[in-house]
Amino acid sequence: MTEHCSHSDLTSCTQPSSEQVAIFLQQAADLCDKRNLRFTRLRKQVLELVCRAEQPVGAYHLLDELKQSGRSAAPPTVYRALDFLLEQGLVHRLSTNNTYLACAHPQHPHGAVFLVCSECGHTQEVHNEGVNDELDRQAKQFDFAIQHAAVEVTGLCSRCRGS
Amino acid sequence: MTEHCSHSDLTSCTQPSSEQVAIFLQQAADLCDKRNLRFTRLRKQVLELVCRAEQPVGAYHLLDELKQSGRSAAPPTVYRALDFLLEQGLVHRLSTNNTYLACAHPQHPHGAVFLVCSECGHTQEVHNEGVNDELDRQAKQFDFAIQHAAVEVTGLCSRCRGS
DNA sequence: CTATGTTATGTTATAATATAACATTATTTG
DNA sequence: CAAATAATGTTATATTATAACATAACATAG
Repeated sequence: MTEHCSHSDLTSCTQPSSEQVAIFLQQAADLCDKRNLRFTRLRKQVLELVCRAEQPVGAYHLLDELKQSGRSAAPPTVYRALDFLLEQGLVHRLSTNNTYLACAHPQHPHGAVFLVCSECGHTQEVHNEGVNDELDRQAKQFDFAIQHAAVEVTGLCSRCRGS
Repeated sequence: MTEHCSHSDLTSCTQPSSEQVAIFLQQAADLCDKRNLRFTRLRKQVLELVCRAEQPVGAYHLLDELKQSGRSAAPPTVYRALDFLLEQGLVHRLSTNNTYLACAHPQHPHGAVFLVCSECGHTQEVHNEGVNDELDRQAKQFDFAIQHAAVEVTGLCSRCRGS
């Protein structure tokens, strides 16, 4: 999870403080309430782990953390929670490296661009209307009904380029 | 593999005939020659299987086909061949469904957009400069050096929407 | 042309990611 | 409370991919 800030392109730019995580979890709870869905202890716990992670995390990493927290957990435990969170737009899945990260803007559905550093794993969620518009146009041309657009850009982040 | 045709946006639009596959394999051989790389029997065989596939295929599907062809083969057999073909830009990997398909334009490196039908698996490779430009711009803004952009759009193709 | 190094392939085992199937528990609702 | 539904627990297994080491094929210098 990352904080929304006011660049010319919307983006996430900081690691979340404890307080920010708490706010995000509250927003998630409200959202589930509004949709008449259960924001269970497990789902909250998984979302919190994803939020607190400095970088996108793998499902088995989350599984380890769940186990360490004392909870009984197996792969389906974490995958089911992640599936729920994905459906609700609270987390994203990066298919290029099979990791999960909290969504920067859970309020409204959107197409996001991810800049994934191949060196350090740091990942920026960016919102780019230009890309979305272009994909919409392209899809229209092929009479293709978009369900989901995965735009995952791998490369070197600023920090890793420097060093 | 799919044929290049002259839409306003470059795209692949047909399933390849035997002849087209032969031409593609010859181009691949030439390209390897030029680069002083070995276009071995295995690599050629894997590329041909990928080309002939109606749709993007999984590695283990290719493995089965290799075995059926009488060749001794294990997972590394096919993954190594695929890695080579990926490096040479002769095939693409779709990370959203872990499949491989022949590149429509192996001549020059490029960023491609894939329209992947979630119903029938049919996949269009499309080239969209607008998307590339926008991603380049976005990367620049973050001082991010792009290595690879995976743009995979899942949805319903024209045929599947209709029915 | 053969010795030597290098590249490619064969082979076995295993890692990493994800789901199926069924049992149990918790929650909602009639 | 009873029945229905939704969520979680649990065991097993499917799917995708790589590690590690042995052998074979090819390239090239002598």
